[in-house]
Amino acid sequence: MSPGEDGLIGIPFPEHSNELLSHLNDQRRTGILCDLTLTSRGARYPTHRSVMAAVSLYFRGLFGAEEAGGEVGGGFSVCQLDCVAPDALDALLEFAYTATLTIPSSGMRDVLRGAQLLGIQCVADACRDILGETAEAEGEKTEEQRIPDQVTGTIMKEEISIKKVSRRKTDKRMVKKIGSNHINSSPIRSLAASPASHPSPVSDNFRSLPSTQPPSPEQEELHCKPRQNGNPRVFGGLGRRATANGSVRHWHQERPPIAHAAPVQSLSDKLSEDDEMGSLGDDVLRMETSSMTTSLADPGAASSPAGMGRKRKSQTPQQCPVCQKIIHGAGKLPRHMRTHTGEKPFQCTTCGVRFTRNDKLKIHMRKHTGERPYPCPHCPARFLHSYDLKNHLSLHSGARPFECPLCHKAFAREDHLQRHRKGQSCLELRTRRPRRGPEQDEDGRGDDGRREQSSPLSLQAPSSVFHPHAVLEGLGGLAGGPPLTFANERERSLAFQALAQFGHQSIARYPELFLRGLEMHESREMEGDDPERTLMPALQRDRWADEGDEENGEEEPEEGD
DNA sequence: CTGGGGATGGGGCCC
DNA sequence: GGGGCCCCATCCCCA
Repeated sequence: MSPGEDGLIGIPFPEHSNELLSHLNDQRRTGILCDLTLTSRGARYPTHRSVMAAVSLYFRGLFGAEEAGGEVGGGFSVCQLDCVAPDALDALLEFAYTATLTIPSSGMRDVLRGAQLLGIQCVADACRDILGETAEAEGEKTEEQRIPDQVTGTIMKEEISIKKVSRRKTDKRMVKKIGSNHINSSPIRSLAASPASHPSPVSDNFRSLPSTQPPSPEQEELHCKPRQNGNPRVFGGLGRRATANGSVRHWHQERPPIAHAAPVQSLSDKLSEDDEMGSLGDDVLRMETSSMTTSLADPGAASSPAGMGRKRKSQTPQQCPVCQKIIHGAGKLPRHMRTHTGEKPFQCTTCGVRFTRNDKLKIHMRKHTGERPYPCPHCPARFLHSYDLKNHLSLHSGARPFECPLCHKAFAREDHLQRHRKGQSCLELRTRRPRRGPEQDEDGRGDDGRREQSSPLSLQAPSSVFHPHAVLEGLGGLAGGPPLTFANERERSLAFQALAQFGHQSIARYPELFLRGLEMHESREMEGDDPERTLMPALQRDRWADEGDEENGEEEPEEGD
């Protein structure tokens, strides 16, 4: 673009958000630039104030109040959150830095409670959705909706400890220590009451989940109970669920169905490291899938605040939150999302190659097993893909149904025609010899009409233009001679066959060659020896093309306009 | 530049 | 509704 040209260009970098999160996660795991440490029952979790403020209403209000009080947090702070189970806190941090919530189903309630306490609404909604609960399920629910306020105040902290953590004296000690600051009021209430103000860059990708389900008695269990497998993670031990490069892992989405195609490390390691992960099932999957989903049926859901989205009626079609593309088909959005994350959960155990989809891995495995399930009926060739066989069969048939509308070169494959048309050669030919028949040049052939142009010739011309019988009957006349006549139905049939393969334009331009080809074909069949029978159409086509090129030079002056 | 094989992503169908 | 499986279109790579 020229410097003087005005107008803004928006260049999207879809991977930026993931990379940013990945780098932040790396910093968190290594303790770099961490200015906040969260503690829970002895476990310490270094983190970043900005990230926590972005993802948590609680911290947003907390740090916002600090700034309002002139204490723009510059120092290293420690926040003790004993009311959040260490595993749950770990999972929530993992979510904050990877946009993926990875938790054992047995720890769902802990995570729910932690998310509620910290005001991570989308996680709370997701957990609630999985647990079949609603935000308005019970009176306790109303209580929990005030939790962000509660956490910020000493009085509220005591209330939480007494009401919800009655079994844990340690939880009563829940003390927040951010420097020396104690906050008795915060804007969190308004934030929580107005989920529209949930601009977390992380949670923005997570669609709010419905909260319209009937009350559930399970809400009674919403208290801060100790985790059975409480496994406090110490400094440096965080991020165990993150991949080596910190990339987002949707490890649970699909699992290779074949024995020798194992999931990648992220899943297998999880399963081995944490037995509870084995109990993880579709619930978690559903949680993430739905959280990443924007339903077209509810277009406002994408921008709707976390926790306030209505129950999604249908997940098909769905809109990708990254590229806004509409994805059709139930359950296809997670598959599509991996094209943005670059995630390749399916790894070949033989060669290590990874794939985004298990069906692609399955096909890949055929290379190792030697399985080629698509044999050619005409030759010993076998193929991995059905469409490879289809392409191959065109070699036997000699069919070249895709003709370049500019230079009239025919191709057996549509993509080859497309490549040809994008290439320079075709453009040169166009400028050199714009020998268009009137029916092709002017009507309906725009620059974008690739599909029409690349359609097989038998389908290319509209019926108003292409009448096989009329074309055949008029071939001779087009060549300047009398209309073609056919000695018998067989010859006529051959003519139709050739017409279908080569197109009436080519035949009409070179009727002599067409007739010669018919004669050659007929004579060979009469001899009963036609080794090139199947290839003959292609050979003829080449002959016509060669001779046609010669004739084109002569025709050019009169066809040029 | 072209032919051919393979990889990738989306959609349809079905369970 | 989610996921497996398949087909298709398209792109990439190599000879």
